[in-house]
Amino acid sequence: MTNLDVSKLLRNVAAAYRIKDEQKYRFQIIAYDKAADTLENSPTELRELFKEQKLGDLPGVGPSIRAHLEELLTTGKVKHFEEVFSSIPEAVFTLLDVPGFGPKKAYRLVTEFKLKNPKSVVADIRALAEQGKIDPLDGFGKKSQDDILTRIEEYGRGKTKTARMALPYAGELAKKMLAYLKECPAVEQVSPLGSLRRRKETVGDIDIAVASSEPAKVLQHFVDYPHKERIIEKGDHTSSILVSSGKQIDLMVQPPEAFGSLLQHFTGSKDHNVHLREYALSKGLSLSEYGIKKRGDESGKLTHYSTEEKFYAALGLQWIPPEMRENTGEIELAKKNELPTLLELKDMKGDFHLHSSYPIEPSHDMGNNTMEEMIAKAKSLGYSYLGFSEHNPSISKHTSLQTKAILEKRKEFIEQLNKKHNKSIRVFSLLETDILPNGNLAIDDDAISLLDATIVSVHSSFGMNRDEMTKRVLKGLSHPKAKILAHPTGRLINQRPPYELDWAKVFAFCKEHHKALEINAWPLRLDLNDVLVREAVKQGVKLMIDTDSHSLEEMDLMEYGVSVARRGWAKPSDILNAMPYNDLAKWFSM
DNA sequence: GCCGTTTTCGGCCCGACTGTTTTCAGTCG
Repeated sequence: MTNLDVSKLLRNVAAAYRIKDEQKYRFQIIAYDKAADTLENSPTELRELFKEQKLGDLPGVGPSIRAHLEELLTTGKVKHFEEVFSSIPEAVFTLLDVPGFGPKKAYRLVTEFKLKNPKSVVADIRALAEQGKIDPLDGFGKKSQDDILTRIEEYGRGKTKTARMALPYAGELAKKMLAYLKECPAVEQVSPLGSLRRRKETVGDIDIAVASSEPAKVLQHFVDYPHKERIIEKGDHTSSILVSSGKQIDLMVQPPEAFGSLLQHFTGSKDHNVHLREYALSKGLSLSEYGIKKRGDESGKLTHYSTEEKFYAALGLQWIPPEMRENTGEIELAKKNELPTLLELKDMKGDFHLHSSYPIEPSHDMGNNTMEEMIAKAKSLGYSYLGFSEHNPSISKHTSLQTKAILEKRKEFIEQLNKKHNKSIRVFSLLETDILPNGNLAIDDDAISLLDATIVSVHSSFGMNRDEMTKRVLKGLSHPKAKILAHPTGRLINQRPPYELDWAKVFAFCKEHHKALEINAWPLRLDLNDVLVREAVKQGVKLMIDTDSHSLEEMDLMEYGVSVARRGWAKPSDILNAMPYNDLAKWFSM
């Protein structure tokens, strides 16, 4: 049972309470939803937290929910949940992932038509709508019947409430929309919001804010977007459209004088805003996307804020970078004026995970561009150093003598490059070496000794359990030349789950033996992830942000790795390749 | 059911939009 499964279970409990008596269970609903959020974002599997008696440390998990989770992990079920679910057909919960279906509507339709089969419930409802049997129901009508058909059709094409796209994909969609919006003369300022602005690794809907004195014109321009599939809703302040590819774009418009509070509100996260509003209430202030007013002041005297800086300042807070707005202590630090100065893209001085086309006869894919081309690109990015890390020569196709010969030749080649560029940029001779299932490195010591250092990583046998995998990785890292663990969890976003490691052990090992963990900027990897970066930073473990580029264009992806680092509250001093050359060379020699 | 610069009880964010409604319920963020 994964964290996501358990998270869904808790959401179902909240949904069940909504169906039973939304008023009576009001606060239980909030509590279960919050605990579900926490679990969804926890990088550590529940079972491990349970083993270490740390379930109660999760925010939103108190004595009651903790006891239920323990029961779930021990016996596979929870008595209390079964009681809550007992009067509600299972099919209700299946419907909840279809956009437009909340607990009430799902329950009403399922019970009205006695739909028992969770596997066919979506198709059953579609059939009923097609036969016109929903229209006559109390509280429904022709329009909601049609809406149900539209939503189910879109659901069938992959639009669900929980589907999220990788950050760079969302970035591209947003870029096109921003360009389109700027064509409208009424648009004065425009900015992406929500998880896209917070640079979360995945994005659900794309949220965009516009400052304009003529909202109606902007909203009309927006819903006229030529690549839209349909308009989901259109109001006086906000509108939503569906674009081809089944993604939703939401637009919010405010006059320029209120743009700051709009940015703040729709950047979120929800938890950050809830906490911020509770904090404001304690000072007698009430917050909304329109501004700030005194609590209980019904005359509605509202103060507007044109920038976020002014909005936060009005609450006595430092401006908080969007990447930090996840309600994990940032508001408390902002009160004390103690927010860390986060890493920025311009701090980056090099890239160490680069695959050139150098003929190394590698074990995995090789790069498209020559070392010289990649050096020129690195210079254009303002870097002062870089490292080449092709995959090690294939061990099945080479004897160790052949491997050594290849690497000797490559070493000389890189020495020539260094001579030629005469310190205008420094080139490190690295390699990405496989850690074999037994923990040995794929090539032998004679070959490795020819390198400045090596990146090590796992490319096979992902199915090992946590203890075996931890042993394997630490054994690989313990080689004196092994300095960096690349893409440390092996996950591919939306495609392959991470393998489990004992992070306490890994962090302690890295700290003691001067090893670094990579933040891989490749958009589908982005691991180490934000939550683990934050923990590594706390423990004093050094990190390195690399693009894992196989071509020149990919070297521009560094910004995504920097985003992960910022979401993990990393400062420039936490990142090895934000260091000056001399400090870095010293670290490599340690 | 959770939680603490209002700390072990008494609170718990704020609003938009749609559809079916004569004043609100449901969904969503």
